[in-house]
Amino acid sequence: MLDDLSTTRNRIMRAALDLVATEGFAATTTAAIARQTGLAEGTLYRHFPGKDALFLAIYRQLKQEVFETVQAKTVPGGSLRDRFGQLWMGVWHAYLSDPAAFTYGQRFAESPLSGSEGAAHEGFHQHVTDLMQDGKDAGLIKPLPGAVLRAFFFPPLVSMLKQALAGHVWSGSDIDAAIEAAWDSWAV
Amino acid sequence: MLDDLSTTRNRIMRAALDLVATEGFAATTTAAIARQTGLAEGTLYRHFPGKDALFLAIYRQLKQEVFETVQAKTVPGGSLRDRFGQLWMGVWHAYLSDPAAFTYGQRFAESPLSGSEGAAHEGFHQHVTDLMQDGKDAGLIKPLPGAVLRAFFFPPLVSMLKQALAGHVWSGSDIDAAIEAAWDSWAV
DNA sequence: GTCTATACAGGGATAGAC
DNA sequence: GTCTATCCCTGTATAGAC
Repeated sequence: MLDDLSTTRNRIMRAALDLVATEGFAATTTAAIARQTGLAEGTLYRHFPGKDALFLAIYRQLKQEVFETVQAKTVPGGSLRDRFGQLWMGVWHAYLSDPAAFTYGQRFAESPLSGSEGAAHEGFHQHVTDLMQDGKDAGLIKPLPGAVLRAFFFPPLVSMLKQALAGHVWSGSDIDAAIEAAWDSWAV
Repeated sequence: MLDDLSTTRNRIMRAALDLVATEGFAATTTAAIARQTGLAEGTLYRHFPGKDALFLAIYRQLKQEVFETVQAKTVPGGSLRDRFGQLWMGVWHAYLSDPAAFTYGQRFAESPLSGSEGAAHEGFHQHVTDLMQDGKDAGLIKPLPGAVLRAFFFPPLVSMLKQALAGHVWSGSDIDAAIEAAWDSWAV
């Protein structure tokens, strides 16, 4: 994610993302970004009107790329349970492949800057909603409000990702078990 | 929580907590805290060595008080399922009774300041672990690693709390359904 | 214990040359 | 497009009087 460093603009975004992930927003000063990129502070303002705009642009692109990555890996068809597992694994791998991007998303979402910006996973809400609707129609999934069911999809996944980035090693069977547990929370 | 305003020290802590919850860490300057408390900036340093120490003290007391609140409401005995539901409701109400404290905890946890500080719910890990062990022994709960099961207890709860504070109104049956879904993720 | 006044550093942003 | 130099402001923290 955010791995095309061919333009100065992108290099600035990547540097800021990495700094926020490792040091936090407070430490991500214009001076730090300039140092990390090898550019002068003044140059940053030729590419972004200011720091807030930069942080927002990063978040938007992040959301976009996570969505596209997962989208590309999701093959239509298959059982409901398979679609469920595929979506889970898609999100899992997308974030795991770029821990800094994941941490950036977490921090941004908790910052006041996020404001009216939607959640990082909002692109998937439609997927999840479709899944739920099909499952309810088929009588396989509890007829609960979408908000309740969604609380058992992304949050546990995100929690396990955080632990993974903190050094916890998940085995393949742990992952499978987590998907199964998530499914059980949905299933009638 | 953090509602004893009889000492200056506590009033400073409460003011900082509220500011962080509403405006974020960046906007919670010493000047803002002084304004909110009616004290002079210099006075803050008679009670805390610096801002970081203040933020840390708030978080520690927060953890402590949430733990005690839930502890006080948990009656021993009853079925496993009942204990599960009681713990869930205990945490739910503890945080819901002080939204600012909840938001502070979330923001602090995502800030670099949290550093080696444990999660806000760490006090409950023993409770949850006991619950899981008893359940595994009784053959009622999946024999999965604690880390997997825990991912289906607090994270969905926290997610629903966030939505509640964002204005979402949960009905009583939504709450019951959420507890049931959480239990289903654990149960064999 | 609290206030006023102030020192000091650091950060965001701009001007203007190259 | 990038750099250097600089302005201005804000934020943390301290000194010292009351």
